Amino acid sequence: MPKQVDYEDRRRRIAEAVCLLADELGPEGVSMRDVAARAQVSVGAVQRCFRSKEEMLLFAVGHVGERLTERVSARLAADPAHALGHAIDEIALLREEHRAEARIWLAFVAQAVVREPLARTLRNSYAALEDLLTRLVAEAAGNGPADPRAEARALLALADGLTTHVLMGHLTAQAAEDVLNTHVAGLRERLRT
Amino acid sequence: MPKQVDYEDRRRRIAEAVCLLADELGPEGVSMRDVAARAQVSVGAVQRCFRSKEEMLLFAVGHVGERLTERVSARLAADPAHALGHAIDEIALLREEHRAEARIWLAFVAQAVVREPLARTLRNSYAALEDLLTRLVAEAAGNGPADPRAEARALLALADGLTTHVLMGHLTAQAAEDVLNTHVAGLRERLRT
DNA sequence: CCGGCATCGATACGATCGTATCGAAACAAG
DNA sequence: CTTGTTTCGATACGATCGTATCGATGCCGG
Repeated sequence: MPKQVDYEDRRRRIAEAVCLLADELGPEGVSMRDVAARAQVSVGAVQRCFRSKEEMLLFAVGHVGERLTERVSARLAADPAHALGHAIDEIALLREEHRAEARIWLAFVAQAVVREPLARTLRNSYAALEDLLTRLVAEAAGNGPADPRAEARALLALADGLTTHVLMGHLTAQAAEDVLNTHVAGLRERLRT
Repeated sequence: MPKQVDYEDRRRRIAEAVCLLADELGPEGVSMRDVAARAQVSVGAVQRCFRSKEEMLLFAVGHVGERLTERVSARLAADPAHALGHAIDEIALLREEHRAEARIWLAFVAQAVVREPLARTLRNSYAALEDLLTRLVAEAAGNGPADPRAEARALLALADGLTTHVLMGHLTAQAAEDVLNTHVAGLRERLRT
């Protein structure tokens, strides 16, 4: 058996390049040539890793989703007491250092509306997040008449909307954070009864 | 003075075509040729209406924003009693017949993150909506410690997030509507005190 | 050492894009 | 009718895209 290559590693490296470019130009704006240049490989190498551009984008968005859920899980394990607040805080991607990820996420969400395979991938991520939040809300609630699923959906949508508004420059990150914290506080209040 | 043409009307007709196509393929996916074909004019005619593609897209998104704010205003005038609930209901674009507009809006928002002129246009629309909602919340509130601006921001973000989740198929329109109504009900409750 | 195969990267190809160009057509003014 | 100006739509152009192709390269088993 002749030459052997670690394709998995290269796929990840390429996915990073995709993210960098998608952050700058949107996912429609990334070309195979640019990706190859950014990842410091030849175009042929990219083609051998992914059968098509679509496959490449799909892998990249999955990569981002994975990192996000990992980070949320890590936060949960580290500080179970403030689980809800911290979880939604991470999901909202408001912190400066995750601005790039937020941009990529939004870009792919917008594309997903028009490209079904992408939508499937993203729905999985959202379903996982909704389940997680639902569980956290249910745990925080005693046994009141609250509907944890509905609260989780509201939280997720609110976080997503705030992130979007920050990205467009309609809100500052601080303002969004305040709105989010207020909502979470109100939710805890409601759950306590 | 020889031949004269109503450019304003044609710009609108072309904008409609842009919306139809952007709804199907995303705004990156619309080409001048397709737009011209859809609007039943020649490519040259489109070029004479808009100096560039960017100018065309900008006009189109402005067109959509105009229609949206018009509709919200109409609702307000028609039924001032349930102003808040109806207003946010319209903004969320959850009703089936406005699904296309919602898709276009999301697509442009995603692009705006990467194209500053578009972002400016959209920020204007959002600022107008936020002001409107702030006013409605302030009117609904007596004189409690509530922060109308913050509540308006939460409402707007929640509506936007829910719309996005419906478009991706993560939530049904009904589920989103329920979440939204619950939130508005909670807000009214809070404002009453 | 060598023949064979996996991998390489450069290049070719065809399509599509936004935009520029230009002669023909259409209409008002003289 | 002729002239002058505006609008027309077809076509040309150059760039860029995703993808296919292919000879060179380098490693491994024998």
